[in-house]
Amino acid sequence: MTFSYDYPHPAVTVDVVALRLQEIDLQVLLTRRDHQPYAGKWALPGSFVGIDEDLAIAAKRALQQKGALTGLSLTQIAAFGKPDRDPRERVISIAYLAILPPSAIEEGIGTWVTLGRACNLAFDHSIILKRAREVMLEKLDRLSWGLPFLPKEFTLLQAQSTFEALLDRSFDKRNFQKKLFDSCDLEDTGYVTSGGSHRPARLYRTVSA
Amino acid sequence: MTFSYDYPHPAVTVDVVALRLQEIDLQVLLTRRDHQPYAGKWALPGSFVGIDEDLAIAAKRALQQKGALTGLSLTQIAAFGKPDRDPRERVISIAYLAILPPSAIEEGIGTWVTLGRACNLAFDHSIILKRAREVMLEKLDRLSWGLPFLPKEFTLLQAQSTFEALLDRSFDKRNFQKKLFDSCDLEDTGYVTSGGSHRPARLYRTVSA
DNA sequence: CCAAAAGTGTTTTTCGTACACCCATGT
DNA sequence: ACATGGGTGTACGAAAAACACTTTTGG
Repeated sequence: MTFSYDYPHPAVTVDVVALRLQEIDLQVLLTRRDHQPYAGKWALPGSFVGIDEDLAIAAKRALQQKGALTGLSLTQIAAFGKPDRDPRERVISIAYLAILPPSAIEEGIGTWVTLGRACNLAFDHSIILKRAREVMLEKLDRLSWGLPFLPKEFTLLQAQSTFEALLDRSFDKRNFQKKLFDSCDLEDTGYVTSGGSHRPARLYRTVSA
Repeated sequence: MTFSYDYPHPAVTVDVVALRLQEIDLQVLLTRRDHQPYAGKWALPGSFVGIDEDLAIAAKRALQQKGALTGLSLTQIAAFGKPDRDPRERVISIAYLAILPPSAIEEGIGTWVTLGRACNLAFDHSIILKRAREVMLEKLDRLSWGLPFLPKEFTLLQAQSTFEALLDRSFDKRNFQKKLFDSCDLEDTGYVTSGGSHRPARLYRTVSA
């Protein structure tokens, strides 16, 4: 079956920069390409956009091909459309940035790779990735935007370590907590950590709103 | 002649939110639709993306169909892709924000309309326009981003009035000048205004870099 | 009782905002 | 000489950054 048009149509894809933070290691989800072009190279997970499919839904699907994701943070980054970015046909790609908690996608559609080691990607994916980092750094000015990197319940120190890793700088503990509570609207779960050989810490969760 | 594909392809367009400031009047360039759908309604200037055409080039072309534009500021806003945004076929649109100096496009592809009066537009263009305003307001935090609204040579008071109109607030003259010079890197042309019945003002230009 | 992380206010510095007067030109 | 916009520095207040000690638990 074929689909015909009066004038040429580009293909449209979504590509997703999925990030998570393992300890202090910021990782991006990559897949290895099986076929030409760029066979064997690493690439961002992506998918063609269904003819009746919303862009954000397509982005979720690109991550979801194995297993469901709940409540993930998805932000559109930009459209990439250089005429020669795919050697097969004209492809315009809408890039999304997805933030996942540390537990997400233990295995499935791809491999988590430390961000610094993700280079020499297929297509223009290195450019997309670079842009995603810039967008992330801009958005992180508002701490609340970074909360999806955290697990459902977390301590204040976990939160601080998370943002320190993301922004590659250190914070003063008290100033950080002030700023966090001012901008993020958290909720005390009533529970505390256990197991460490030291004083337990309160566990917080983000208010679903 | 027809173009055939193994699977359905959406159409891809660019839509441009072109803004200029006339005195204190922020205006957007609109065209009136001749044909269905939305015949008679106002719409953003736009165009289908040529199969080998870069997105930004297509955006320029959408403004340029009558006469050339030099050195215009063009920023990608976002991709809009709701499946039903065009009743004819699936159309994904990449929206751009263009900033023009007061002199640009005196006549041609469309009509300049005061931003506040631009409502009830065709397609989802009202949403695109709203988003463009948000993006503009965010970007204007950095004053340098607003310089394209100014003519090639301008006085400090012209600059101040421009930003006051854009941000709908007033500035203190001395604080504004400090901030402007700190963030914008301007150059004294050596010329001054003439004709007014008062002291002439120095003319500045932006450093091309 | 010691080690290790949790928790909690005050001071200092920095940045943004408010403010007032004299100057140069054209009429 | 006067009316009109052009040009310039300082003082105050709010917000961010720096800073140190006491508390709780497990070993």
